[in-house]
Amino acid sequence: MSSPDDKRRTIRDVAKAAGVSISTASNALNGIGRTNAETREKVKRVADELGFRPNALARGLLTKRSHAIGMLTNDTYGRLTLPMAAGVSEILVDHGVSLFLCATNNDPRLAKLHLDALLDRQVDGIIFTATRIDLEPPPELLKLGIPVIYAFAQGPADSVSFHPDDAQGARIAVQHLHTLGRSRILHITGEQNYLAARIRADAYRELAGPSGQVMFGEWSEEWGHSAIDTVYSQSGPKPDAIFCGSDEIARGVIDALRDRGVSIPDDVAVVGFDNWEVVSKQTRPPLTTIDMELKELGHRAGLAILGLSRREKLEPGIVRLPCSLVARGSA
Amino acid sequence: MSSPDDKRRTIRDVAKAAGVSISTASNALNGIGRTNAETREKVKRVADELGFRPNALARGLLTKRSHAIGMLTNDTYGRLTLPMAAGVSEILVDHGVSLFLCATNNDPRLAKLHLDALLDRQVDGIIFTATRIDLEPPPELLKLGIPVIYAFAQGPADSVSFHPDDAQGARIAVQHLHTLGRSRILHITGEQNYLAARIRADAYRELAGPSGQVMFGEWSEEWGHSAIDTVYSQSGPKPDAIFCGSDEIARGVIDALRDRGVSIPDDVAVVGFDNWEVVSKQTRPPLTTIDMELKELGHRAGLAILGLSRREKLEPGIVRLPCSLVARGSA
DNA sequence: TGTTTTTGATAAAACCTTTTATCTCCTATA
DNA sequence: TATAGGAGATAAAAGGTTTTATCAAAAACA
Repeated sequence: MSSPDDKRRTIRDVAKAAGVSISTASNALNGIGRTNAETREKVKRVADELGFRPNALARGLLTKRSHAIGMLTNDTYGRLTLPMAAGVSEILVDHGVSLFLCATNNDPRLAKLHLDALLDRQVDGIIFTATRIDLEPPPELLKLGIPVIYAFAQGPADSVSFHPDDAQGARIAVQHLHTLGRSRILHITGEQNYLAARIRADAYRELAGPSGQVMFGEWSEEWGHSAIDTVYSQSGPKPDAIFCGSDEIARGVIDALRDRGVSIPDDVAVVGFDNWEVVSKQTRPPLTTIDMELKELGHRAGLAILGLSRREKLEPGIVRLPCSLVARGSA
Repeated sequence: MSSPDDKRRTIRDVAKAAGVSISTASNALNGIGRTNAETREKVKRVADELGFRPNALARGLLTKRSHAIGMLTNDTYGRLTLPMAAGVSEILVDHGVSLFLCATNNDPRLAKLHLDALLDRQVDGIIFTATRIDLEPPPELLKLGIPVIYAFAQGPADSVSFHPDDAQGARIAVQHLHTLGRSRILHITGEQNYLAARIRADAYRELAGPSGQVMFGEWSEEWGHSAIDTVYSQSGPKPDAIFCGSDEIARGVIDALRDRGVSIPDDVAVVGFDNWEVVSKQTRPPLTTIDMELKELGHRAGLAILGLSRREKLEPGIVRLPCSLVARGSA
């Protein structure tokens, strides 16, 4: 069962095999201090032959940097978190830093448990993510002694947060519709108590002018459907374009319009928000929508926490990252 | 900026404050060795007051157990991985074990990088997950020296894997339709080169009898739609129930049926597979479907890797976990 | 009273690195 | 030739914990 080379090689093994002291081996491998080029090469070669890899625990214990960071999320479903986590991890892995993922399920007890575990492991920093930008983060995060970055979540005043630029996203959606020559644009979106919904609606109103009309509701397909029913049961001019607050709402809108024999995009153009591909690629026609670039958000959050963990200073405040428009068939 | 209690307390601080030696403090805190009940209490109280938490790096270095495990996944989208990861983490956190999440993006270079990082960190074990059960895992996993569990992925012969029980899932779907009195059941599913699709189809055929018919295609809504077009363009008796290989396919099927004025579930009952709520809750009517219990799968994988990391023996082989039927309106 | 156990506590080693302070040659300078 | 300086290597300390071996004192025994 256990092979002879079962045990891991230590730097002591390397030193002995190369016929040098432990300190020389360390210096050679790290290219630090004064070492003869020849011995340096030899040590490196021997280390390679032995398959030596330094023990991150021992190194972290000494250097006070564990090269690990924790990601605390309250989202189990994964629509937002995993793309961001993948982005974070993608950046970190190139810097030799690993990522602890902690799903708190919105349970404060679990959050505390995870947070303590992260601190015990001496993580170099923490990224907190939520599923909306206007929820208070766990108060324990405030007085931590290690850097914290907020991604897709609200941080305290002197912290660094990364959000999608909801206003800009709404603007490029409306501008795209303007480019298509549409002028009677309707905005059907989710719950008004979501900050993101309000920001997008405000940006929409600025561009849409006096004819602009916002319908708040729920974040569901159902609501998109019933909103269309309402619109078409009223008299008066009908919209020639609809900007939806989510892809799910857009899907309901598209289905309801098709039921009524309205042609998309000829009669009514539709733009969604999220670029959640399971939805946006499957509507008929496929949905033109706004992508929040979650992976890029993860990249930026990862770079930020790396910087902070190296004691670099970062301008506090909310960084809003641009969204992009993904053109498919619906507009 | 830096408060006086900025630095973390060590066991040395506890020992000094309690007026005992380091070894006594350690023994008392861990309830090990011979310690007077009185001193034990005192040490614990002092540790509590000081907010002492042991350094996991130092502990891991000595005990050879890092109390961390790694999860290697090739899925960035998150539909399967995050629910499983949440299940794994839920189990682990209660045992004081943390989870490194490594998304490899199906990139062998990245997989190697992550794997090396995990080994450097002395993880106690690795869980490998894929998005289908019949892909070869990275060969590096085989000769690792630490335990590996395969979840939703194929492992080598002598390994422990956890899969959803696709056959049982298909059976309860068909049985449910039988219970509703349906006898002409059709199976519309995804690509035949997926093992899961073949297993489900075989189980379906056993129960459906000679009238059973399987249509393989793609894992898309589009395919569900066109499959229905095919069925209804042919002459002959029409099915009174359809068992679909995924929720997305089921959605296409439902939409196509509705377009044709077929009533669901009265004329045709529809059952899906996945219980991917963004789809299954949004169809009209909402979709009756099979849930693969991914979180439970994560639980089991977590328990298994915990066991292995404690050198407990586990029966090698594939453990198939039962699926459940979620009844909504479509059947 | 003298000897053996038992109890409770401790010093020190160990885990694997990195880093600081030393030490030994060798070469260049005066 | 004697000395300073530099190159290259090393011993030892440090980091925070667990564990083994040791030790002193108190309790039990003869």
